[in-house]
Amino acid sequence: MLDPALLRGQLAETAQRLATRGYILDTAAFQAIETQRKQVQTQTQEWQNLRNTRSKAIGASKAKGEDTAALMAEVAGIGDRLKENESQLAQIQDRLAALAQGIPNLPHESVPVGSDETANVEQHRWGTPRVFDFAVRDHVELGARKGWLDGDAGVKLSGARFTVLRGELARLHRALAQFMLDLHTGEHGYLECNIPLIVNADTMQGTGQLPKFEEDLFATQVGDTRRYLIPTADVSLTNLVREDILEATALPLRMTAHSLCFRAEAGSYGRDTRGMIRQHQFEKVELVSITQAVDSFAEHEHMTRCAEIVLERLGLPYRRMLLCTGDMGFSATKTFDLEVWLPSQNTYREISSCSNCTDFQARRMRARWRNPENGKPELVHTLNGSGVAVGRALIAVMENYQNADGSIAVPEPLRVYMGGAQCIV
RNA sequence: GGAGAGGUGGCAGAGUGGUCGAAUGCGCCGGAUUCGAAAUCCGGUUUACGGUUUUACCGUAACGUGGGUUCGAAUCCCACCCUCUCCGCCA
Repeated sequence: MLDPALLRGQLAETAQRLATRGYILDTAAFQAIETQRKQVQTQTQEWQNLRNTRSKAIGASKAKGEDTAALMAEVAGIGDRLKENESQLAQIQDRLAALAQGIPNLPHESVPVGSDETANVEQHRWGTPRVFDFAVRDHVELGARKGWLDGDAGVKLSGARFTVLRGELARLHRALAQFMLDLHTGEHGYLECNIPLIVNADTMQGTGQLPKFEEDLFATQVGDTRRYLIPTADVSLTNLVREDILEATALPLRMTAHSLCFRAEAGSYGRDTRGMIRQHQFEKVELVSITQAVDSFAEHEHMTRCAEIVLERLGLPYRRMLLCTGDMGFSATKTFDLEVWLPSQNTYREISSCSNCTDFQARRMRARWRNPENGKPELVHTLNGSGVAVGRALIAVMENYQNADGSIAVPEPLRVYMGGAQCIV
């Protein structure tokens, strides 16, 4: 949620900034309902005040044994008018909340304006794509050779966008997750967490998946209770601080988790249908930081570096992209994507996305920290980033480290998790 | 699945219709005392929202949630949610 003060005090300017990311705010409608809110709320509170003071007077009068009939007559009818005002106010505030919940975060001033990914700006590149002296295979071919990667089995068990991994490739997949988790906990100072994959609606609302993006989620229903499968561990990790007031010494709070992620991928029919680029179920090592407001942009850079180091240690060429206004997620004010080189596609493909959500999620979650300077609670800033997507990292390793015979060299940092193997054949 | 207990401030824990946003204790912050500390004493210590003359003041709301009764609800009534304990089952 945006700061309501922005919508009240700087409506036109705020609407203009939202327009750069393709969100059109109906300012006239908002202004009208806001004016009504102010009037009804003020009036409601006046009625409440009157009722409270009169009721207290009745109590005091009765205590003295006086006749209260006159006072009672005075308050007659207040209750009905008050009730009417209160329900009217509740309606207005529901409408305002629904409106506010649907508004995305404001883009940071450093974010380039654009409508889609073609306007994203490359920041830098690392590594040199390998030159092959044989015809490169893509991860599907490489995986099929030994039954390592089996899309048909995934379809049989579940449907499209599910796959089965077997043997040494399954182990390599596991090794990648282990390596990333050990790197972030051991060298980057993130606290390892193991989190629920199934969460309630409040949690989904806290990070912005609900109410707007329900169709992207898998859900469970037990009795009357509806819960949701997380699309990213960011949901569980960030909501850990929901409704909390953190001590200043607890910040920055850096957490990481290796988890399964579930996405319905509604609206991406026909995209990336080959192989395991885009799955309903995949694994990711997620990074989350909770910071003070003044620290969040520095933390954003730090977090992105932590993700880049994963790729550098694995020897995978990548580039960092600064997303334009139109390509960012709902909650983000600024996002860096890391794109890894895929030889079979002769291009860079997204493998990580690191976003600063400023106080947007924190306001929804009422996640605050206490500023010792004035003792007042202030909203935290929340950041999340993939560090990195495990399935896509597996694809990148397969394709970049393939040999002419279809075997795959194991990047040095993973060998310790592979029983010392230098190559899987 | 069966049986029971319980949800009040940072924590513990009072409060069963009337200045109760809430006793008391602990914790925490400030001060006094002290060479310093402990102990002791004094004062302070929730959050959100709204308004205004905006480092301040005033108002409103919140005792699990939502309804109801009432001039007035932490307290009475109804429904729901959650947590805990024991038994059963289970990784």
